Order: sequence, then structure tokens, then C-alpha cells
Amino acid sequence: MRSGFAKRSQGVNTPSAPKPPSQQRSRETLARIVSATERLLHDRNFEEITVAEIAKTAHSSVGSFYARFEDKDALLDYLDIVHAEKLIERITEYSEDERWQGAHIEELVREVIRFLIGFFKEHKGLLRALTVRARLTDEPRFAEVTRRVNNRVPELIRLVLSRRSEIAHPSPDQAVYLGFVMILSTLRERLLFPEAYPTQLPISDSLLADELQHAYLAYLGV
Amino acid sequence: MRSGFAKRSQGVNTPSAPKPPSQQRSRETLARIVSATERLLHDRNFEEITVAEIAKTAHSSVGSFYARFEDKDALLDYLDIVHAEKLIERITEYSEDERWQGAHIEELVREVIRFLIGFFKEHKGLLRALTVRARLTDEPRFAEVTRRVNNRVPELIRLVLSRRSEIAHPSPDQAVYLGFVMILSTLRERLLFPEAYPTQLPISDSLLADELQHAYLAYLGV
DNA sequence: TGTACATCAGTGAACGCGCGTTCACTGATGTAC
DNA sequence: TGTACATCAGTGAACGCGCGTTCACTGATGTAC
Repeated sequence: MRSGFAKRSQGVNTPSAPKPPSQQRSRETLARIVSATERLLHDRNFEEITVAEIAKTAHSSVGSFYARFEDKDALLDYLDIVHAEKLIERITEYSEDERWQGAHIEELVREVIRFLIGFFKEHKGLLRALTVRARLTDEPRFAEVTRRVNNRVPELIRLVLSRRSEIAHPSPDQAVYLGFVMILSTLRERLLFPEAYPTQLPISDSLLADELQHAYLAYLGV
Repeated sequence: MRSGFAKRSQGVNTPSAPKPPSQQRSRETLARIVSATERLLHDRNFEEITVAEIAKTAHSSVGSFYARFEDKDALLDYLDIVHAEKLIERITEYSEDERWQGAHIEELVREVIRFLIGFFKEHKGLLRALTVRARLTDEPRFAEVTRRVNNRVPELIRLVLSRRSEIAHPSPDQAVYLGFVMILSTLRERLLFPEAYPTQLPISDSLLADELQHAYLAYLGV
């Protein structure tokens, strides 16, 4: 399987950061490009958006774009990185929160699921774009985000695992992990790509949250 | 959100079948085109494959291709339909199988999950292509397969529901359905797009099957 | 059973469009002395 | 505090490549009488 995307000259696995802007002016341009793209991703896919369009929306120009980014794809890399950092930061904050000290596993799982739902909804456009890209190619670099989410989320998992004594499943570590895989898969499908689901049987986010929580706890044998 | 795919002239929601071949010769050509495409999809995405390449692999020509299909996309429509029919057929056979007469819900769920895993693995390439396409656009037509799978699978669900007395969940219908959504999401992610998952923690298909079964039954409260 | 004509099937070079990328140029900001 | 020069930033028309699609043509199969 080969990539459909332009190969980066600097070789493999090095998501290229934008050439660092050295003046305030161009830093602002970069910011405008980023936010314009996120806005455009809100209801189109990355492939459907042209560089010219991004430039125009950002009140900038195609040339300026290429002054920062090696190619179109490098922009998505950059968004990926920025976004992953935000996620890691939020997860860290979250897992350090002291309210978990005395909490039961039920409460913890409930909150983690709500947190994830919030995150998916907040970054829907970008997450869609990154997910699709990861799946359009197998340049391993592009599976980064999903992998990163799947790997960072372990911090949340560790939180759950610290309640290990409440878990009856014979291999709690594996079950906690696999259960998370199931939760993340389900949320990705339902929240990022809802078109695939019949609308006749609408399932609200909060029902989904409740049922995922229920399923997860039942699986762990709490 | 607009489609990135060519719009069909004949209007909306009408997946165009190929112009029916009237001679044996062209029927064979059509068959070669179909099988060449499925072969190519085995390790590339639909967008990465050119019409010229399909024609060449099928020992045919670009012109012949367009004699059958209105455009490139119509081919994927066609594969979608053919494939969905196969699935429906197999599910029907499956659910009529008499061995379910006396079976317990545990056994039934176990077999259904294995059936689904087999199906996903057997048609991996095509299913990937169809899933990605459904997600690259929101022409509702393109979400057909996923929706069709999500809708045909209810036959399997009905099978499970016929064991309703063994289910403790307060709303068994909803739980059976939602649990299936979780199973399908997880299988799609892990089997169709395995790149996203770290290889350090390998999970075999049969472990996955066991754990999904376990999780599902626990969720239903069997 | 043969001939004439119509339709079907096949071919691949040429076309054309969309879009990513380049490039020659103008203007703004920073730096050296 | 001013002048000269270097670098950074911005612009958008023009380029070019890839690939889906068309089209003029050849050959094969079917049909009418």
C-alpha cells in the first residue's frame, strides 16, 4: 500500500513543523491560517479544501502559505501536533484532579466518558480529517493522532486501573484497555461519522454515555 | 458539506448500475473489471487506483470501462450493491440455520461475532474503500453500505432478541442494538484500520472475539 | 446458407480541468554603523 | 537619529502534472430476408 500523499523530502516519520515565523506579523498570519483551516474543516474534508481557499479565508495568500508550510499536507501535520498537545495537556490536568481521590469507579468512568464525548464533539472537524487521512494511506506517520489518542488515553486508563480492587474481570489490565478500545471506537463512529447511522432510532449523547458506562462497568465486572 | 465526488446526472440517491452487457463477451469483461478492482483494493484505496490501471489489470481498456460505467464512482456503487447482496444472503442463510433452535444465547452471540469477524476479514479491502468513501462525503447515498450493514445486521439482532427472556437489561431491544453498534464499531476499527493501533499490545482475533462476547453478554445482563 | 446492415464491444491517444506549487516582484521590518 | 542594506513577509498570476473522461475508429456478434 502506497501513500497517496506527497512524500516529504526530509524523509520518514518527521512531521514537519512550519518554518518558524520570526516576526509578529507572520506569526499572526500563521494563526489565521490555522484557524481558517479549522473553520473550513468544520463542514468539509481536508481534500475538499483548496490551498487558495484556505489562504483567502485567512486573509492571506497562497505564497504566504508556502512560506510557512512545505506543502499542503504539512498543515494537517501541524494541526495534528497542536491538537495532540492540547489533548495531552487536558488529560494530564484531568487525571491530576483531586476530586478523583475519594471517587468510586462508577463515577470515574462516567466522567471519563463524558470528557471524551466533549472532546470528540469539540474537535469534530479536525478529528474527522485526521481520521480519514490516517485511513487513506498507511504512511505510519498519519496514523499518529489516532495512535496518540489511543496511547494517551492510557492515562485515563491508569486512573481506572487504580481502582483495580473493584474489578472482577480475570485480567483487569487487558479488560480496562480493551474496554477503552470499544468505547473509543464507538464514539468515533457515532460522533465523527453519524451519517452512517439511521436517524429513525436516535440515540442522544447522554443515553450513549450512560449505556457505554453501563457496558464498560459490566464488562469489567464491577 | 459538499461532495468531492462527481455528481450523477440522473439525480440523487440512484446508485447507477452498469449498462447491462448484452453479450457474453462484455459480461466477462465486466466480471474481470470487478475482480481486478477488488484485487487492487486489497492494498490500495479507491482514490489511489486509476481507471487506466483498473482497465489494464482487467486486460481491458479505458473505453470499455466507460461503456459499462457512467463514471469511476459508479463502479464503487456497483461493488457496494453486489457486496451488500452477498451479505444479506449470507445473513439470511445464517439466521435460518436450524442449529440455533436449541442454542443458548452465549453460543449464539459467540457465533455471530465470529461470523462478523470472518466477513470483515474476507472483504477487508472493499469494506475499507466503502467506509472511507462514506466518510469523505456526505452524499447520503455513500453511507449506504455502512447503513445497510447496520440495518441488515438487525436480522442477527432479532436472533439475539428471540432469547429475550435471558436478558436482564431493563430495555433489551435498545441494549441489543446498542451493543451491536459497539461490536461493529470495534471490529471496523480494529480489523479494517489496524494501523492506528500499537503493535506492542497485540490482540489476536480470537481474544478479541472472546472479549467482545464477554462484554456484550455482561452488558445485556445475561 | 449467404449477404447486408445494425448494434455491441473494444481500443488507446488526446483532451481538459482542477488544484497544488512556483516564482518574480513589492513592501515591511530589523540591524549595523 | 539617520541612512544603507539584508532579511522577512506578502502577493497572485502562471505553470504543470495527474487523472478522469471523451471520441474517432476497428473488429465482433447478432438479425433480417
